[in-house]
Amino acid sequence: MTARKAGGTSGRSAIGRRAGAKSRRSAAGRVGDGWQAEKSALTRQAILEAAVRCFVEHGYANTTTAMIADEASVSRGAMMHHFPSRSAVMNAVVGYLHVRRLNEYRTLMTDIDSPDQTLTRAAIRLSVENAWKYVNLPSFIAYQELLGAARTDPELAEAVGEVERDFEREFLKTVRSVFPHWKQVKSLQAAHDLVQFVMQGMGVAHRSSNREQRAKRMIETVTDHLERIYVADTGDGEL
Amino acid sequence: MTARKAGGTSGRSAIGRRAGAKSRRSAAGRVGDGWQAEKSALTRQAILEAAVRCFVEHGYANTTTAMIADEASVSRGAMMHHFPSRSAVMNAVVGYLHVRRLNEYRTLMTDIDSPDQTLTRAAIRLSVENAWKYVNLPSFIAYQELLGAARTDPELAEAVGEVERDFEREFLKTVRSVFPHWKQVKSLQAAHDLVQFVMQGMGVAHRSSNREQRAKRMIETVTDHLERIYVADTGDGEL
DNA sequence: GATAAAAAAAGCAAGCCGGATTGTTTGCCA
DNA sequence: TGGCAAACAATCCGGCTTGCTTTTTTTATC
Repeated sequence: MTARKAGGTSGRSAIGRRAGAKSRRSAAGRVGDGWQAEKSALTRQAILEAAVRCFVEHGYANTTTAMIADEASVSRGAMMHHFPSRSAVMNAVVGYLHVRRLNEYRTLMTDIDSPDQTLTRAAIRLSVENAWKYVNLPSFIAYQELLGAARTDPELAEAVGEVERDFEREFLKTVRSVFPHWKQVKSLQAAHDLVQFVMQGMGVAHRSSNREQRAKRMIETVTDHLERIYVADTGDGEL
Repeated sequence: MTARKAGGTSGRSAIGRRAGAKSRRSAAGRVGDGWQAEKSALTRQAILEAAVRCFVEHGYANTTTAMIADEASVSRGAMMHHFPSRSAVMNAVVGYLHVRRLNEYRTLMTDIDSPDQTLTRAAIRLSVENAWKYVNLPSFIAYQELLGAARTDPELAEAVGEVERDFEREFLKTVRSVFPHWKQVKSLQAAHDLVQFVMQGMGVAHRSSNREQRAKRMIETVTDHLERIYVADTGDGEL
């Protein structure tokens, strides 16, 4: 356990990066490639995706390294080669989910976009509906698992905390690009928060009765509210 | 393994028990006051409360039976005596938290009550603020742990599902008793759902930045919305 | 019918065992 | 040497068993 100190920061950056370095530089010259390590990247990706599936199906706590390896169709040894410990995998999943979630949210939101036209109620509703879709995505569910675990796991909390700020920033940026007409950033933030929290709340309420029906009503309610805020915000009645 | 059968039942009962037979009859003969069953109930209670504390501090998944026993200051054996298995404890905690949560919510809500007067914005805001307090209570946090685990644990899901219906019903009943002026049950339900989901969403967003500040804003936003719904619902402007 | 002895049961403590899971080590292959 | 496979060692946790103490119930006797 006892924190390993020496060489931590520079230890692995120094590994004979360039020794055999002849190999396939073919695929452009990013840091990680050049050798046969692009297969390695593939394996990493497979492991991370497998981990996400495991989180969704079995939950964070019940997900064992063997389970992930099996789901990813790699040997446990191979996995331990890429990620020296379970927590290493988990921390990597945080980063993986971060970009995946961001992308999925953007996709969902730009779908409804009509940036250079006027903001319609239909567009607002669509954004709310898509926010609901969003919290039902595997990536969101998996992230909730991580978030829940992070509450009582300092290491995970650190990893999550690091991306969380960036996440919120990017989230808001996306929203602003989708609703360029919404000038008042303050009220847009509030609106965004409202949508996020409502959806997150419904998302984690797995066991509530009439889930879909209530979600429908709530989407309508929130849409109403957003419309009202927007109208009040832009100063007049038409939209 | 192979279950040992013979002698199990009577084997230890024969040990010379009462040699000195002095015993304490001192405490007034029979069942009247000392009833050990009530101590048993006390122990059960202590175990359940300890489990809740463990959930809050370490999370559901990291809570071991030994941990609970230690927190409750009973031996692991004693605990196994009251609850034959870990899952037995967990299921019992579901029931315990059910009534505890209900009581705490009622306490919080009846605090703001002014049933025979007209509904004020201040009262609405207070109810929203208290809903926020509510989701920051240990009982709520512990329940979230249970709920999260229940997503991928069929047995727990069953236990949770059983109380969930009753919970929602009682919840709504409480709200209706606090806001008797709110006649339209439909819109009251929608309002209640909104508050619940927003608060739950904020509650589980442990890692969000500016948590308290955003909560404050959100309380204001939700209060606005409720006020508007209420006014629209009662048909006219004054409240 | 009261009462003391005996039996049974309940509360409780501690140890052991099997299974699961993690991280390590060893070895193979390109 | 990096990617990988598989066996291994160590740990942890849950449940079972054993055994002791105290309380309650039953029984036998006066």
